Amino acid sequence: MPSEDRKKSRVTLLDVARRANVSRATASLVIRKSPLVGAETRARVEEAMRELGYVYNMGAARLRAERSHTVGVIVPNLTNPFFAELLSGIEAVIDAAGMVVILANSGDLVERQDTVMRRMREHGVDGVIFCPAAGTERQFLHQLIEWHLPLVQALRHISDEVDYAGADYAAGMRQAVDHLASLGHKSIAFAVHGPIHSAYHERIEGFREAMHARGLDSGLIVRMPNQTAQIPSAAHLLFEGVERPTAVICFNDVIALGLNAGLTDLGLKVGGNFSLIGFDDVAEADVIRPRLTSVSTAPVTIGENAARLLLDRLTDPLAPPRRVVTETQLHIRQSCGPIAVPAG
Amino acid sequence: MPSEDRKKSRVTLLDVARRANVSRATASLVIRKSPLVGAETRARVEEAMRELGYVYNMGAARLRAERSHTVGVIVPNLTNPFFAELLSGIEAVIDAAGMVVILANSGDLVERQDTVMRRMREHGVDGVIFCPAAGTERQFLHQLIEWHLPLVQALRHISDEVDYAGADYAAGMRQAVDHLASLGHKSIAFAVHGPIHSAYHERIEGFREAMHARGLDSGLIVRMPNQTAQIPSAAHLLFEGVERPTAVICFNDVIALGLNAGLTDLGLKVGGNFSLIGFDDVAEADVIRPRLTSVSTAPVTIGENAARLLLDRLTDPLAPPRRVVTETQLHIRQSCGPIAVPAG
DNA sequence: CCCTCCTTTTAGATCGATCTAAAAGCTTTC
DNA sequence: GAAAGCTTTTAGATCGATCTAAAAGGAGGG
Repeated sequence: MPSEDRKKSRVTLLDVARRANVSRATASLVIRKSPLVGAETRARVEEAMRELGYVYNMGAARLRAERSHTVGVIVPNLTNPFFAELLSGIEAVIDAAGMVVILANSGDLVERQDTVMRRMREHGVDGVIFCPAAGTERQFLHQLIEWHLPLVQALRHISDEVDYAGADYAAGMRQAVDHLASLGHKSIAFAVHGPIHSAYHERIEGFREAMHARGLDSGLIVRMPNQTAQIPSAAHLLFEGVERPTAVICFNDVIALGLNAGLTDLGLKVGGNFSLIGFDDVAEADVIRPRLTSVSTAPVTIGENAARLLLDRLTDPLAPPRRVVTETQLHIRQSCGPIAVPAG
Repeated sequence: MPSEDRKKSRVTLLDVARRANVSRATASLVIRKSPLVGAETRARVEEAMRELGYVYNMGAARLRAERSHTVGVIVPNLTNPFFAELLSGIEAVIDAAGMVVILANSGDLVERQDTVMRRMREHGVDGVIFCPAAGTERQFLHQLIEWHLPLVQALRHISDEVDYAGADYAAGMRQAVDHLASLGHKSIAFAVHGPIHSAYHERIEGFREAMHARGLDSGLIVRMPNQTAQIPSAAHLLFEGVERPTAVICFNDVIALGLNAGLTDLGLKVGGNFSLIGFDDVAEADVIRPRLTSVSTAPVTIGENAARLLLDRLTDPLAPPRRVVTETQLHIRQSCGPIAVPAG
């Protein structure tokens, strides 16, 4: 019986090496699949690993090798399915690369973001993918670059000197406006909410420009409550200006779902005498009645892109910054109709 | 000017110690907030840390101290908002405890679960919270205990010897059945889908028993497609048996949302001549019309409970296994009405 | 002034891997 | 048969913290 200490629970590389009659160094080479080691030796070491139930100690390896095989991901909010899908895409790619995701929630607060970013550094992540919290300073990102922390911005961007993965929100807004305009709508409202960040500006600007390009007035921008539950009862806000809209484009599908309910409550027929367009095209869009016409931003794909950007950045830290911006797609369903009698 | 190497990017504890004119050991004590060190010394060290921009190296610490301040979380699927909310609750509590979440997705596949569990062990997580994938063997859990990996089962349970956090699904089903029965419904269908696991059985059994207790027939269990998008068009399946139901209870809100659409498409009036009850009470339940009556299982709370169980388990590895089962709550909205003319 | 006791600080070993530089084996060539 | 050139293996230092056991410093008592 080979001497086995019952005291130390952890089987180390040294134990494996001894059992296989090689040195620690050779065993280490086997693990890392180095071509240096002979076939017969490799087999013997692998056999020993199996017999002893050896588990690789990433922590010890990282200390020496300065790679943790760990990626930090910071999102503002997990309960919003949109971010959950983004995360899902990131996780899939990172996992396939043999790495692991360390997750944190910033609550869209810069102080929290500071804290979790520090914690990620303490844990020695190889890089970080994050949706910058609203109000993040450009200075903050540059600080991180200076610390040599590989970084990717997702969904929102603060600095051009850092990789970015997102969707072409402005083009998406154009698609929405064009669709409604082609149905004859002229008075189109835009319903927004949430914190102010780059994606917010892009969407609003995209709306403004698209309206302007069609010679329409883009003044009807209405702010909705941030709490999902309060949106339905805020639908009346759309009709408090001098001009009465016949259609509304929503900043995202959370608003669209809420307004769909609220407008129905007001006695309007969405897709009939009033038109509604969502943004993001979440899974629920297809499951409500009338089915929601929505501009798809494919968050899973954005997540995958962000993860790939980070992996590339890890292999080449000095490459110039890149932006991967996916095209949006208008999914026409039932919530828009041709303009008829003014709504009411 | 104190000698500072520009070569090594990382500031270590030794650098801090030198700058503060103390030993490495003392600096280490300061970090860990040990009461042993004098007030004046502590201040000097903290000052030095600030000046040098010191970042704690968790990886090095873990190697020696055998604690990684890291918790593994394995969920079957991130794109389902239900699991995203669970994760959100877990993350909040783990974060508050100064630890960090390592996330993985099992896709509800046992082989993937094997893989990610191994990877978590390699990364030296202090413990793991997971929703056992459908088909997980009891043996698998016991293997993990034997390896001294602190473990918590969430939502689903395989073994009584491992901590568990979930909701009382059976009681929730009773609430749903009782509500419908009190409205006069006698022929109630149950719509299910998804993989088979403990939560699945509990919900079905809960339904059966509640129906039986009321002297009603529980034979109308209908299997729905797993893909969300296909559920609406499968609504007709409810009416293919000999007995025509006047109400349906859904396994979860994904099905409920889908059937709400599908039943409407079939010309039924949900909340009028047909009643529908969901399960889980996701955010969307309040935002569709008619508002969905649903049994709330509060996934965020379950997540928080799971995380607290794990933290307790870490402080006392030998305590007997615990189960924290939260009560469900019926949220009555608009999707159920009294039985009138048989539906159709 | 020495001894004890208590508080504060420290040197050096240690965790489990990787890395470097060199040694050991094995062919091949002259 | 020695030199040169490969391939394969290895000893020992190293990463940056923690831990142990003991030393240093200071207060109080006899």
